[in-house]
Amino acid sequence: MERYNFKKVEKKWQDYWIKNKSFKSEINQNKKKFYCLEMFPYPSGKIHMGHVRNYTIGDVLSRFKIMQGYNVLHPMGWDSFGMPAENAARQNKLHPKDWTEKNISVMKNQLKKLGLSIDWDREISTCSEDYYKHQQLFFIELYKKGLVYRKENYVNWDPVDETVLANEQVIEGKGWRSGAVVERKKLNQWFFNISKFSDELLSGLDNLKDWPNKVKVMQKNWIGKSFGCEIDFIIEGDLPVKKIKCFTTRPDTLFGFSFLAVSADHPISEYFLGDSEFDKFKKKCSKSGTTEESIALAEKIGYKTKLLAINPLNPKQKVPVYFANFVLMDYGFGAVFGCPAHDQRDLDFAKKYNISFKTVVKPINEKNNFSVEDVAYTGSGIIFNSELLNGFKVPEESISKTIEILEKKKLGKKKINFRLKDWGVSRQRYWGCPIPVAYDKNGEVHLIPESKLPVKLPSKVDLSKKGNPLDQKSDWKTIEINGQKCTRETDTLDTFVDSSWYFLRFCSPKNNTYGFNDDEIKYWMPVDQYIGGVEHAILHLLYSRFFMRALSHKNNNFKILEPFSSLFTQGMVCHETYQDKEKNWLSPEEVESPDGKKFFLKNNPNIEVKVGPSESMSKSKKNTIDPENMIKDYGADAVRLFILSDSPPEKDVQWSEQGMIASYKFVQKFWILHNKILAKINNSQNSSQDSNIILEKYTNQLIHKLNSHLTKFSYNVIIANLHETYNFLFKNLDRDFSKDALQENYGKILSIFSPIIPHIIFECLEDLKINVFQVWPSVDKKMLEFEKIKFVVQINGKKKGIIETVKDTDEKVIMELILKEGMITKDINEKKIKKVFFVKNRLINILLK
RNA sequence: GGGCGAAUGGCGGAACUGGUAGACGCGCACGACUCAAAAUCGUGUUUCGCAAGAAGUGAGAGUUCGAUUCUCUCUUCGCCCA
Repeated sequence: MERYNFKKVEKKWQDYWIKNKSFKSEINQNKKKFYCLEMFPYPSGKIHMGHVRNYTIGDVLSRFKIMQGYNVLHPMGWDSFGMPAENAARQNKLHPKDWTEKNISVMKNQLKKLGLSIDWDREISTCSEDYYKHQQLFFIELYKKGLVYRKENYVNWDPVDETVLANEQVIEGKGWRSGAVVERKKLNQWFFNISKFSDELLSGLDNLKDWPNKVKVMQKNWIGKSFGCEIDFIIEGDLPVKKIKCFTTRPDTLFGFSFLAVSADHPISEYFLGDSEFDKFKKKCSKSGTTEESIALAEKIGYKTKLLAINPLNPKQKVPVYFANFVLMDYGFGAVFGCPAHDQRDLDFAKKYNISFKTVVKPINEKNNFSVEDVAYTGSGIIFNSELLNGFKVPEESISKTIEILEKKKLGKKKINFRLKDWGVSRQRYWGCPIPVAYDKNGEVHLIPESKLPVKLPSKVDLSKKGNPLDQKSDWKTIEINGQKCTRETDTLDTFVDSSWYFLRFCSPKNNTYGFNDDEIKYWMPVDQYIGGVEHAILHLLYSRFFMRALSHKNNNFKILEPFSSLFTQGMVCHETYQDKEKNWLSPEEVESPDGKKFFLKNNPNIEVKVGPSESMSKSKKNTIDPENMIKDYGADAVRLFILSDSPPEKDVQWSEQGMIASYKFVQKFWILHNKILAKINNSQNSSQDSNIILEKYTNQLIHKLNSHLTKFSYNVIIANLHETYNFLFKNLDRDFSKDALQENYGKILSIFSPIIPHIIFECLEDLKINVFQVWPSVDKKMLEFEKIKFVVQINGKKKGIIETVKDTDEKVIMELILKEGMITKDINEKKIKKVFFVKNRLINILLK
C-alpha cells in the first residue's frame, strides 16, 4: 500500500469537479433550491485564514445540501473596487486594474486548491464594466424615485487618503485605513435616502428569525429610534432670532434647563460669521470628526452668545445660548437644551463655563436635598424641584406626562427621532463605480442618458498626484447632454454600494440588459444561508437590506425586501503574537520553541522572544499563517479538517501548528484504515449477524447524530464524530462482518463525511466503486434502539451506580435487581425508602429517610 | 455608563426537551518497537485520597427527587454602542 499522496489525489478530484462542471447550477423548478453564499472577498493579494474558514464553512454546508437533494447555488466573486488598489498602484506603478486582476487570478487559484464546490461559471467582479454598468442604471432608477439626492454637507475628511469617510469608517476619530486624525470639511455629496426606511428596516428585523440576535440588536441600536419631544424655545436678544427648535428625549428635566446649545452650523450662525472669536471657535470645531464617538471624546468647547432662551414651563427663567461643538446639525434640529444635572456631557460643559444648574430628578430613597455635583444622575427616580412636574416617576410616566402637558399648552410636540442618517455614497477616488451624472454650466444636475451608459472609467490616469485622478482628466470630464456642454461628476460610489446587490447578480451573472433577470431572482432569492464575519453586522448588511427596499420602492415586479433569510457569523482565526526586545513584531516562521514553553529566534536560538496573547491574525502584528503554505505542506483536506475541528464555527479559533499536524496525521491514518477495510471487503469469508447489526446500528446512529449537528452548524462536533468513527472501525476491524454489510455501511459512512474532507473521501468511494455523488442516507429508526439500557441508580439524587438491563424494564423489576445486587444496601442501612422516582429507560432515584 | 454574550480538566471544547459531567482532539506520563531518535502502536490522564470514598461546570443563593442546563444577585472577560 502506498502512502496517501494528497497532492495527486486532491489535484485529481479538483480537475474532475471542474471538468465535469460538478457544481454548475441551473434553474430547475422541480427541485427545491438552496442559495448558499459567503461574503465575497476583496482581492487584496492572497487569501488569508479567515477566508479559508469562511469558505470552508460554506462549502461544507453546500455539499451537505447537494447530498440532501437541493438544487444548490454556491457562487463566488470579487469585491474588487476600493482604495487599496489605488494605494498599491501608487507604490508599485501598476494600474489598479492590472493589480486587481493579478490578485484575482492568484486568489482564485488558491481557492480552487481548497476544493470548494463553487460554480465558477457565475464568477463576477464588481470592477468590471459588465457589473458596474448595471449599478449605474440602479443609481439612475433610484434618482428618479427620489431616493438619491445631492446636498452640501459636512463630511469626515481623511487628510492622508484625501477622501471622505463614512461615519463607520472613522474609528476613534481616525481614518479606518490611514489612521489619520479625521477633519470636518464641507462638500457637495450624493446621498442615498436610507433614513426614509428607518422604521421599515427596524421592524423588518423581527422577521429575520434565523439571524443571530446580537446582529439584530446592533442594527437596532444603529437605527436608534428614540421617542421624545420637540420644543420651541422663545429667544430674547438683539438679533432677528425669535425661536429655536430643539429635540429632546428628556423633556421631563425641563426645570433643570440651564443653557441652550446649538450646532456651529445652525442657521443662526449666519449672524455670527465674521466675528473673529466665533470664526476661531468654528475652525476649532472642524478639527474633529463628525461621528458621535469623536464628538463624545473631543474636549467640549463653546461660544457664548448674548441671546437668552426662555424656559417654556417657567417663563421667568432665562438662560444663555451657546454654540457648542458636541451638538450635531443633522441630529434633531441641531439644538439641545442643556440639563447638566442629568446629562454628563451637559455637566462637563456647564462646569467648564461656570453655568449654574439645578437637580430635578432624585433616586427614590433620596431626600429633597439631593444634589448632583460631579456625576450626572441619569437613573430612575422621582421628579422634584419642578413645580407642576413634581412627583412624576422617572422614567415610566415622567416623559409621557411632560409631553402631554407641553402639547396641551402648545409648547411642544411628541416626536420620534432616528439616529440613522442618510448614506453618503460619494468618494473622491478613481477606483470605483462612476456616478452617472453631469452638471451644466449653472451647476444643474443632468442624468447621463441611458443610451450613453455605461460611464466607463478612463483607463489612463495619473495616480501620482494626490486627490481624485478623475478630476484631473479634462478630456474625460466633458460631455454633451441635450446639446449642452456638461461636466461629469468625478466622484465614484462607495464600494458598499457594489456589495449591496451582488447576490442578485449571482442569479443572472451574464444578463446583459439589466442587473438581474426577474425569473432568475424569483427562483434563487433570497439567499438561504449567508455566511461571513460579524464585522459587517451593521454596514454591509444594513445597506443590502436598504438596497432591496430601494429597488422595490414604486416597483411591483421586485418583492424581495430581505436579501438574507438566514445569517451565520463565523468567528475569527487567532494566533499568538511574538515580539523581540525592541518590540518588533515577529512572524510565527521567525520563531521556534524547543520545549513548547519558551520561544526563541529561529536563526539565533540564544535570543528569547516574548509571547503575547493570541489575537486575530493581522498583517500588522505579523501573526498570520499563509494558507497556501499549509495546503502545500499538509493538503486541503487536512487544512479544512483543522480549521473546522477546534472550535464551534461561530467562535474564534486558535491556529495551532500541532493541531494542523494532528489533522494531517489523521488523514494519513484514515487512508491506512481504508485500505485495510478494502482488503476485508474483498476477502471477507465468515460473517455473523451480530457483527453486522453492530455495524448497522453504529452507522444509523452516526447519521442520526450528524443530522442534528448539521442544523446547528456544530461542525466541530461532526469532526469529533469522524474521529469516533475512525476509532470504532479500527477497533472492530477483526469482527466478522459480511461483505455486503461492510460495503454498504462503510459506503454510507464515507459519503456522509465527504463534505468535510471531500478529496480523500471521493478517492475512497471510488475504491468501493460507488457513484461519486451520493444521496444523503436516511436513518432506519429501528436501528437507533438499544435492547439493553444502562439505568442510572441514584440515592437522594446522587449517582450510586449503573445497572444494565433490557429495554422497557419496569420499576418493580429494576428495584428487585438493585436490591438483589446489593447496590444500595449500605446506603439504606436502617433508613426507609420514602419515595422512588423512576424515569423509563433512563434512571431510578431512590429517596431515603 | 448602556446593551448583548460568555465562563466546564494543563489547553480547545462535548453534554438531546433538567436525568451517568468532561465525548473528541491537543498536551502530558508510562510502556512496546528501535543501537538510538523520530514516526507509529498500546495504556493512563478532573481534583483530593494507597484505598473505600469524597468534592467538582466563575462565586453565592433559589426552584426541583435531580441543575453545566431554569430564576435571582455578584465577579471576571469579550463584543457592540456611547
